Amino acid sequence: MTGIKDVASRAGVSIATVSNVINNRKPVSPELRERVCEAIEALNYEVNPVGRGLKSNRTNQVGVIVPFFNQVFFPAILRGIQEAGEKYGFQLLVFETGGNMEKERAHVRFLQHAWIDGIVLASFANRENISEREYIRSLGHIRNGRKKIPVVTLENALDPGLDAVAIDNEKAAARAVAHLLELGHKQIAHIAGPERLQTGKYRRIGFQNTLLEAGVHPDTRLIEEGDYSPSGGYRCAERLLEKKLPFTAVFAANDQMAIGAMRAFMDRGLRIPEDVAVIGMDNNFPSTLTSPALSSIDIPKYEMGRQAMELLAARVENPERPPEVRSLDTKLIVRKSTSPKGDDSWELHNW
Amino acid sequence: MTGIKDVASRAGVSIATVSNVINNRKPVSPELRERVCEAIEALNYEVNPVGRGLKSNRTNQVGVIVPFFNQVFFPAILRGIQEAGEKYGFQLLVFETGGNMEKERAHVRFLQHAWIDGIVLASFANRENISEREYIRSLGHIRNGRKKIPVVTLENALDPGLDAVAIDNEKAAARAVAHLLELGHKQIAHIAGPERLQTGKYRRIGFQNTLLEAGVHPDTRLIEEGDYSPSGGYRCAERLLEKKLPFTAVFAANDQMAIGAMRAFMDRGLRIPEDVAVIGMDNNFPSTLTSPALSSIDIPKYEMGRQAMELLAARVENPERPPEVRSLDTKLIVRKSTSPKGDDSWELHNW
DNA sequence: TTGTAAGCGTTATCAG
DNA sequence: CTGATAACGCTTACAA
Repeated sequence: MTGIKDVASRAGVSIATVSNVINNRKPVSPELRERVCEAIEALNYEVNPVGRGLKSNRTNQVGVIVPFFNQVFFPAILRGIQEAGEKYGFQLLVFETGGNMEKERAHVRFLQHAWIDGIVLASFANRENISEREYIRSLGHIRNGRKKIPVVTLENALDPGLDAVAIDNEKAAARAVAHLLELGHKQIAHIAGPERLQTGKYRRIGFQNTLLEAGVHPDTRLIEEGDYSPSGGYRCAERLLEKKLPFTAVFAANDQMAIGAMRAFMDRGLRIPEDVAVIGMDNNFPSTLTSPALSSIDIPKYEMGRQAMELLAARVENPERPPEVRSLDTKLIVRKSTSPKGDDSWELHNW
Repeated sequence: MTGIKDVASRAGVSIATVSNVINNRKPVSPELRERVCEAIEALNYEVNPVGRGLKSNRTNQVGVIVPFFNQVFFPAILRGIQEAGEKYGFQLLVFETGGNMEKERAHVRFLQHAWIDGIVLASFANRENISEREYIRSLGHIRNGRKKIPVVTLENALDPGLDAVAIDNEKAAARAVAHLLELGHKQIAHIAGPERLQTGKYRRIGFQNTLLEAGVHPDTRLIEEGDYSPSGGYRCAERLLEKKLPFTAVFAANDQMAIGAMRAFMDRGLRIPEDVAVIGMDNNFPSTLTSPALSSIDIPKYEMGRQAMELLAARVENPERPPEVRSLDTKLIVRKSTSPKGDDSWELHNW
């Protein structure tokens, strides 16, 4: 089993000394230190994290809860989390919710008892819902015995008491709409994300406010709510067309829905961008592959994951620090789906 | 801290009884069982996995090592692993190697000492390399003390002693080439995967053998080795063109390279499939989005992950069972990049 | 059927 | 500076 005892006996010291050498907690004489290191080397010993965790109340494991693995958005974030985690010595326990709140709660509950050191959470909770609001509040007070388990949320600041790496969804949506307005579009439809989600809600608000500020009255009939999936976007586009209301551009709350919508338009013989301009959000690589390529608002996904882990590590280090919400910047990417002068090169890296 | 002791004292029994109720190891009288359950309920108790792991030598955690998160291929597999893992009560500790063997070894080494119950591994090891061959052999004997840690490999049977969920790479490649031959192509180029990888090697062998069997002598100058990335595929296509050797079709060892190659051809004014037909392998969803859409060989990714976890669970249950290698079936998907009659609908689900 | 008590591998306290 | 030894939360002989 080659445990600390074996190292101790081989080095001819007590296990306490071995522990001290390993953890640099108390000074150890150079001579003994040398003997211990030699023994560790020779026996190929590595600390048993279970035993350590039992005593030290730390496992160096971080729980990560995301809605989906099989999408392009979250894997990119996961990379950032993982690489930063490696830097801080954290392993990742990853969980998928499929957008199901019951599963999300179950995962959180499990992690609470799993003695992990923190949670990175991309939540599907709805702040407007009373029961979920309760849940959100509870996230700020997850504790396993006397140990508080910090939670960092992704994409938006779910609760003022929680660390978060967010983007300004309103501003991001405004960027997309401003782009369409600049191109001369006045009748702009919106394929919204689920109203229950912060991202859906604030992107929609950004859409409406930007139109208002430009003196265009937003017609709510030109808003269709989707589920962030390509097929959902397809159906939203169909519903928009069925209304026979004129529109010359569509802002979809994510790339997946935008791509679904593009396909629906194309299937009906509409030309993009001549008949309908389309812009999405997230700037995922598949959006560069379609013809026309999809304009989008870039979200720094890797960076979002990286900084989330950074915040978590900082809080594990110092649980008393005030909650920090980082807002990452977004960027307009113009491709052919809105402008003939747009980019149409394919993203050939990082996938 | 609400531990087993609290439950015991609330129920007025010993901790042993609580443990027996939880684990169903020894019979407990209905009456006490009831009291214990009530206490567990009331205190919202959940077993501390660290304490349990220390004693029982199990953590219910499985290590998963994949080359990349940010690709479309592995996230799909990860889903299958996760969902099956949930069924068997396993959590996933996931690691990314970036295709770096040093990292892969380090992760395996870490997991060996992390007291996980098993490893699902998508390895980058090369069987032809002596040192790596040694490493591959060692995978069959990973043990933490007296406990053997089982390893299941993905994509190919790395070692006869290991469980694996594989596909028949030769046969899959043969499918692709046979399709091109049927379309009348004789001069077929191959953008190969890294020769050091099993997948690269056997897809290449499948390519060559199928040509030979069809009476076409494969010209090795028409083979370029890429790195499975889109940009790598792009460069391979450029190199093929520079040779000025005639070819009318290309089989790329994965979709990413095929897409890169398509772009290279299109950038030079070649029409697909009229001037060059292109087929890939893996059948990832982005391949449906390009114009023309990419023909491919479908690999059941989700199923691969699911069955890997199934094998692992079976082995944890019974370490003595003989190694099992499952070979999953592949399927030809014809799209416009090889045939005008091919499919060109977009994949609008599962991403 | 139930309880007592001995570990599992580590860290931390405290006495030498 | 070093070494016994007592936890940590749980499982499991073994005793009752």
